[in-house]
Amino acid sequence: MNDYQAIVEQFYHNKLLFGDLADSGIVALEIAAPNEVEVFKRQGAAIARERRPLRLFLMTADRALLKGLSVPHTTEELKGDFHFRYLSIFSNLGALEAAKRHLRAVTGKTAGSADAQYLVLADPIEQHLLLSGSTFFMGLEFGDLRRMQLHIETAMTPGFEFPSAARPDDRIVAIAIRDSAGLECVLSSAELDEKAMLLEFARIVAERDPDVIEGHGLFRFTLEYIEARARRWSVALKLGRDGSVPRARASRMQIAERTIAYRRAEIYGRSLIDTWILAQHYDVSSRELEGFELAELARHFRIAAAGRKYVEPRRAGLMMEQEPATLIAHAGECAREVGTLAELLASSYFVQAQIFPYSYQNIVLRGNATKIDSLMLRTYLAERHSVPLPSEAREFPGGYTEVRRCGVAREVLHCDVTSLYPSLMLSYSHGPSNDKLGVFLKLLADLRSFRVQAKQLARELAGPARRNLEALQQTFKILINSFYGYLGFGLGHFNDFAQAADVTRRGRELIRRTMNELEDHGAQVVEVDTDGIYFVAPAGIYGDETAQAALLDRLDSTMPEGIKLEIDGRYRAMFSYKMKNYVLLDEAGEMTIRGSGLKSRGLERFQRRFMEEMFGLLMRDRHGEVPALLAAYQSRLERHELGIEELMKTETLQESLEAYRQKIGGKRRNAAAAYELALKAGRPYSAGDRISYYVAGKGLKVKVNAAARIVTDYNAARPDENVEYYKAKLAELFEKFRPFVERPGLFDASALDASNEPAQGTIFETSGDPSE
DNA sequence: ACCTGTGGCTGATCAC
DNA sequence: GTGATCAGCCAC
Repeated sequence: MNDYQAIVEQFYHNKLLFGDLADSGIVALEIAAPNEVEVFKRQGAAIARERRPLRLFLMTADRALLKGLSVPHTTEELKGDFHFRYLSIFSNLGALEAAKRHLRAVTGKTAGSADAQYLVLADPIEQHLLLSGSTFFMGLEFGDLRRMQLHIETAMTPGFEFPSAARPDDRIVAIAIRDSAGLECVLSSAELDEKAMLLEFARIVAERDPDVIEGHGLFRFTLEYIEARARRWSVALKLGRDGSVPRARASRMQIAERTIAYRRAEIYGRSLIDTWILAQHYDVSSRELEGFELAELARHFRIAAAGRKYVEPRRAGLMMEQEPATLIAHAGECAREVGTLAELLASSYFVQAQIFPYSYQNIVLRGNATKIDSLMLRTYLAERHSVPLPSEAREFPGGYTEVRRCGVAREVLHCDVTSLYPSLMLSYSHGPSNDKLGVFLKLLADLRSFRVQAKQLARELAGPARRNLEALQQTFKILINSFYGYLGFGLGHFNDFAQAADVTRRGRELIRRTMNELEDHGAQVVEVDTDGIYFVAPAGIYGDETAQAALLDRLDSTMPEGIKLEIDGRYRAMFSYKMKNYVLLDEAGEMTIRGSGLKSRGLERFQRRFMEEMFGLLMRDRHGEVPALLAAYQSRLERHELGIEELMKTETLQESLEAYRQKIGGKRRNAAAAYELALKAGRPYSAGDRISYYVAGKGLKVKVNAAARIVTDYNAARPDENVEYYKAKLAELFEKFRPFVERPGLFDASALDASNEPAQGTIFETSGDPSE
C-alpha cells in the first residue's frame, strides 16, 4: 500500500467524520415506498439496486407527549439529561407524519421554535442517513461517477427580450447532452421537431443512466423550460431511475448575503447539480467573478471550449436571434464547459457528501454550520445520548480592526496568525460547554491534522491522487473555518455564545499584542483586520528573508502554545485608504484592490477603472499625472466615448418583487432603481436575479430610481445617459482621494480627518466639480 | 423553508 | 443641509 492509499484509508476510518464506513458505493438513495428506501450503488459501469427498510426518527423532551399516538413506533430514553431525551423510531413515512401532527396538536408548536418540545428533521432521507450512519460515495472517487451535462438553447418570439416557455412561439432549438462515458450529442430543430427532441432526450437519459445531471442554471431555467415544453406537447419526461417524472417546488437558499429563489427539482435516483449555484458559492470566498453567465465563467476559469465566441453578457439575449446552426454548435460547446466547470467546482461537495448525512444534491444547498450540527447529532444519536436545545441567540463582539496609517506606504509586509480562531479554540479548549461527548473539538483537531497531512502529501503526488487530496484538503479547510461560526449559530443544538465571545476576545488580545511587538521592533503598523497585520518593514528587513524569519521567531516566542505567525505577503507599495479598504502592489507589479469602497460590483465600471489607474499612479510615485487622468475621463464622458458597459450598474435583487412592493407600501424601505425596473419589465424576476441599468435624464437632481433605464434599452446611436450625473459622480470620487493626490506619503490615520476638509484653493481644475 | 459569525464602507433616500 | 436608516457588497 502506498502513502496515498494509507493516508486516505486513515482519513476514511474516522467515524466522527465519515459515519458508518461499511456502506460503500452509494450514488443515490430514495424513498421507494412508505416503508422502504431504494439504494443505488455504483459498481464499475453497473448500478446495483437494493431495497431496505426505512428508518425515521424524531426526538421529544417528554415521553408523555407521544401518549395516545396509535401508529407503530418505539421510544427509548437517552443518556444524559439534555432537553431532547427521548428517541422515537418509525419505520414508515405515514407513521412519522401522524406523529408530527400529533405533536403539533399536543404542544401547539412546530419543531424548531425557541422552546420546541420536539425535534424532527424535515427531510426523511437525511433522517435515514443520520440514523444509519451511511453516507454517499464511500469508496468512490469523483471520476467514478457517471455524470451527464445538459444544456439547451431556445428561440424567442420576435419582439421579446427574454425567453419564456409559456409563449407558444418560444421553443427549444437545441438540447446538448454529454456524459462522462464519452457521449456527445446535440438534438436540434434542424432534424427533429420539439416533441421528438424531448422524447429523444428522455430516452437518452434512461439509456445512459447518469448518477448526476449537471447544468448551468439547471434549476432556475433549464429544467423548468424543458418541463414546460414537455407539458405543451403532453410528453411525460420519464427521467427518473424508476421511470418517474421530475418533481419540483419553490424554495430559497442563502449564500452569504444573497438570498436566492429557485425551483428545487428532484429526479428519482439521480443528483442534480447546478453550476450556476456552485459559482455563487465559489464567489463568496473569491469575490472575483464579474458575472455568473456560463461564458463569463468559462473565460474566468480559462476553460472555454475551443473556438468559443464570446458575447458581451448584456447582449447575451441577442444570441437567440442567431442562425440555428450557430446556436446548435454553441449548445455543444456549452455542455462541454459545464462539465469542466463542474469538475472544478463540485469536487469539494463530492467529499462533503462522503462526510455528511445529506444527499449529494442537498449538500450543495445546505450551510456549513447546519452540516456541522448534523455531525454532532449523528454521533449523539449513535451513542444514544440526549441532545440540548439551542441556546437563544445573542450578539457578541467580533474581530479587531484598525487603520493606523493611511496613504501610500513602501516596503510593506503582511503577517497573519495561522488559522486564528481554530487555533484559539483548540489551544484553549473553546468548544461547546454542553458537548458531553467531546465530539466538537475532537472533530476540529482531526480535521486540522488531516488537512496538514493531505496538503503535504498532495505536494508530493501528481495526477488524480493529487487532485483527490487537494479536494479533501480544500473541503477540510472550509469545514475548519466553519467551527467558530457554529458556536454563534442560533440554530446549532450545541451553540455557545459565551465560548464564541471568548474566542474573539482572545483573538483581539492576540492581534493587539502582536501589533505592539511589531512596533517595538521598528515596524510601522498600517492596517489590521482580525488576524492579519500590514506593516512597513523595519529597516533592512524587507528584502531579507533570514531577518524576517528572525523577527518571526522573536514574535513567536511571545505567542501562546499552538499559535503561529507567518509572513505571507511582501509588497513594494500599499495604498491604505480606510478599514478593510486598501490596494497592494506586489513585487511582480500586480495590483490587488480590496474593500467594498474600492472594488465593489456595486460601483460602475468606469469608476473602478478610474480608481485602478489612479492607484497605479499613486503607488508608482506619479501623483502629478492624476489630474490629467481625471480630465481625460471627464472629456470621454462628455463625448459619450465610454460605452454603456462602463456606466451601467448591476445589482442583485435580494428579495422578491412582491416582498419589495409590500415593504415600499408599508414605508419599510426606500425605492430602489433595480426593483423599480424589474417591476416595469413585466418579466418574472425573482430574488437572486441581476439587473443592469444606467441613469438617464438631465441634471444632477434626478431621482435615480425614476431616471434609471434598463441597459438593453440603451441605443448608442442616440445616447441618453445623464452626462452631468456621471461627471459629478467622477468628481465626487476624485474628491475622496484628493488628500492623497495632493500630499503623497503615509499619514497617521487620526491626522487625516483634519486634512480631509475641502482644500482651501483647489489645485486641480475639475470640469465637473459639483461645487461649481 | 431556509438559515455560520462580526465589522466596515458607500450610495440612495427620507425625515428633520 | 444633515443625520439616520436601509440595502448591497465586501474583509476576515
